[in-house]
Amino acid sequence: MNSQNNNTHLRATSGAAGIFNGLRERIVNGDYNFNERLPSERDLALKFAVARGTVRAALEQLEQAGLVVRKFGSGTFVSYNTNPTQEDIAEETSPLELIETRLAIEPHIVKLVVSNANNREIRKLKESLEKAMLSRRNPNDFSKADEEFHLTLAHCSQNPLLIWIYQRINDIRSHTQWSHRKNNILTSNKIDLYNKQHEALLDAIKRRDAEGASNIMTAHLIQAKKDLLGPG
Amino acid sequence: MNSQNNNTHLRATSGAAGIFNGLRERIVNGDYNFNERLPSERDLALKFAVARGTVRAALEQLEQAGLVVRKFGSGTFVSYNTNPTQEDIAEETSPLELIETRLAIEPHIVKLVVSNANNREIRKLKESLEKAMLSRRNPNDFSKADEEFHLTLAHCSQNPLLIWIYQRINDIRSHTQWSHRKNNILTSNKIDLYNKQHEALLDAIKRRDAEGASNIMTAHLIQAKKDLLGPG
DNA sequence: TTTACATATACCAATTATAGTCCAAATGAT
DNA sequence: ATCATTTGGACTATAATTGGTATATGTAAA
Repeated sequence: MNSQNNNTHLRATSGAAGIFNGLRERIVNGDYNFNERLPSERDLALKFAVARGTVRAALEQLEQAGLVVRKFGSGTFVSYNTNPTQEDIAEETSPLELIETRLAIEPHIVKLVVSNANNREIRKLKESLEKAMLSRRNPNDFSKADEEFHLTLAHCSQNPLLIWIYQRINDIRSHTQWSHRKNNILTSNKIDLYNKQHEALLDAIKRRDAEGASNIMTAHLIQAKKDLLGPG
Repeated sequence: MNSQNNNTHLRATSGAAGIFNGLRERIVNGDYNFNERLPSERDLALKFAVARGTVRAALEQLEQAGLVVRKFGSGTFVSYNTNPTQEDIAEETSPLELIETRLAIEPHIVKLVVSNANNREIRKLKESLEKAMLSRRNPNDFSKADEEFHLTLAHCSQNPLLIWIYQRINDIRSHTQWSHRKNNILTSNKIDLYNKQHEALLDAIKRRDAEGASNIMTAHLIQAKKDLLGPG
């Protein structure tokens, strides 16, 4: 068929389309990672043994396809993300979706807590709760104490995978865009309500009432969900 | 020797981005520990054979990423606490703890599926289920098809965070120590039973019966838990 | 031929790296 | 307490690198 070129071993098709395909494959394969800089146009021209104009034609197609971004004076960067990192997840997760996720796992966590937690850990829960009570005037402090309380709960489950998952959720919680909304939602009254719910939860755990504790957690999160949607 | 290329092996990309990546890797790998002081900017410039300004540019990025803290007149210090990696978690998570975690989130996922999934996705679920039915003779194939089915369920929830979490769970599922036990557990009879449960689940989803679907998933996972403990 | 594409070259403008200098905070030895 | 040294912070002028543009030429297919 076509044996005009003997340097085509680098690419299946010839010309700019060949460079395009070659680079695209490397990008989607992850040979070039997200945000990584490609070699300069001049280098690529050497590597592929073509003229720089040809490389540029291919890069223009890649740019149009949204796989790369070219920056004047700087370089050509991969803008294609093969597997999203936690950062990406944090950015595309809405507060509602976050609550929904917590609603999935936290009620089950407290069930495990009731069956697995020992006294030492329950004491840590109590300490964490008291800390949250002290910061009823400061939304930021309360928010931190609240995160800590729920994370301590995860630890009490004794399940390393659940703990790890909850750490990731907490990362996203503190990352998310809506931090600025906190001050609107977390009025003193709300903080008091949340603290009361936490107290009731701890009580149920002490009584070893798995179903009760789980229900309180569900109610707690549904309340948080309502508060989130309400003023929005 | 050729001092131009002698230092290139230290970093994959050139310039400040290269220094950044090189240092980041050393930090997350634990080559530099928490609170440890990095070499001075001038030393780093020598080591990497670049100008001090380049090192500073990289350090600024590291600081922005929260990996280091720079103290005027004192030095640059690692502020990154090595979190356990996913590998570590996979190694210390037992099959029982894995099931327990799935028991936490999957019943809730199916509830979300009932309220969020569209017909196109339900069709994908059906395809995935049929694939699992075809592989009733081969435990390995079934296991893969099963993972895919449950992951498709997560996708149907339309919640990026839940999807991401379930991907991590699936990573661990395929990593875990117990893979070799599969052949003992996954007899043809068990596979048929699981497939029937999947079928019933899909049915409930089609009927938009959230509670029913969730209960089926719970029963399904409790069955899997029993099977896991039984012959062990 | 015409047409489309690749090559080769030169230059432009934005960005980044280099190699200095000086400053001020922290540190350690005396 | 003092002082010399080391450290990160700030700034500059210069050089090198990079993508952007333009032009002339060559080549192969329509």
